[in-house]
Amino acid sequence: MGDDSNKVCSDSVTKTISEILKEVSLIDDFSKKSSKLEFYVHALELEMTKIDAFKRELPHSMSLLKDAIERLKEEGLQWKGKDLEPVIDKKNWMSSAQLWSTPVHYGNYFDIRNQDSILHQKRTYNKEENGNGKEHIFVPFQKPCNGTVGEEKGMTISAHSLSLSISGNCRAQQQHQLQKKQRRCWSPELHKRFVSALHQLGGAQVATPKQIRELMNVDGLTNDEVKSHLQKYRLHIRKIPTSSTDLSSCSWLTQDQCKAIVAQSCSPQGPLHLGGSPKGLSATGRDSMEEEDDKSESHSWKGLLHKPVEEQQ
DNA sequence: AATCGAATAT
DNA sequence: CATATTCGAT
Repeated sequence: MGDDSNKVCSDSVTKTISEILKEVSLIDDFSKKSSKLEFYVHALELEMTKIDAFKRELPHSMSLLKDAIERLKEEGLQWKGKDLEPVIDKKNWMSSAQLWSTPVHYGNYFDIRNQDSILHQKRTYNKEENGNGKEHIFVPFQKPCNGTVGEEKGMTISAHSLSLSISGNCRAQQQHQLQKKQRRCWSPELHKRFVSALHQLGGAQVATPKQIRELMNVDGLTNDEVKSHLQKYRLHIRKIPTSSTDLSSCSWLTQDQCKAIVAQSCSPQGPLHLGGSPKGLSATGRDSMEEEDDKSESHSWKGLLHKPVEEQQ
């Protein structure tokens, strides 16, 4: 089972990680090798995205189902005297599931170096299929009634949230759609796309949330999320300009990485400035008023952290 | 009505 | 600090 379980099934690709690595290692051409890797990484990221969507929605869905069942049971008890079973029909519950199973969300955590240990799933990658990616019959729920619900990475599919929602039973609770949205984190991958899109649009100062979202093409991603992220991004950008006496702050991915991504996987042409830049020169490389200047690593740009050797060829 | 950006709130 | 939500302006 060992090797076979390590399969990656994306698009038309189905191989084990070792096969992929082997294949890539045989390529001499640098850019080809790079492209190939990009391709696989991208494919895998998409897989993660899909999987995560389910992972994320599952607790909520379970919660809702449990709640619904409870209600129906109670309702049923009132009519119990008759011949009917108070229990919900178990044959059809799945049919309704299809309604709200519309994939949403992203939030993949993906590390190329750990592929072998991470990937086990096989699935098929559909292009941007559904056109109904907006409707949630049931909108994401927050905590049912009690304190924090499992949410953080690590997919705490906590029986916690479940048992609490029923046993703790705050049934009278409304199913208002007004629930707060769950806090979702921007995975490095997502951020990468974000920055990439940003550049394609001409920079953080001119790109608009909607455009970015569309360019990113990540399903489940909302304008608001992008907007919020953009706001943060813009703020961080304006930091640590010249007087960077302290390097103990800021981060984000390096723009070099993003450029590479933009150039390779996304758009062959690249709406960027080509050879002749009409403008004279201005200080070092970038302007003070215009574009990017990012710093080091990503992910928890808290105080200081080392730089986990990233290799890009 | 849709969205943007800034200000707040969590 | 990061993300979500609200608010005012277009």
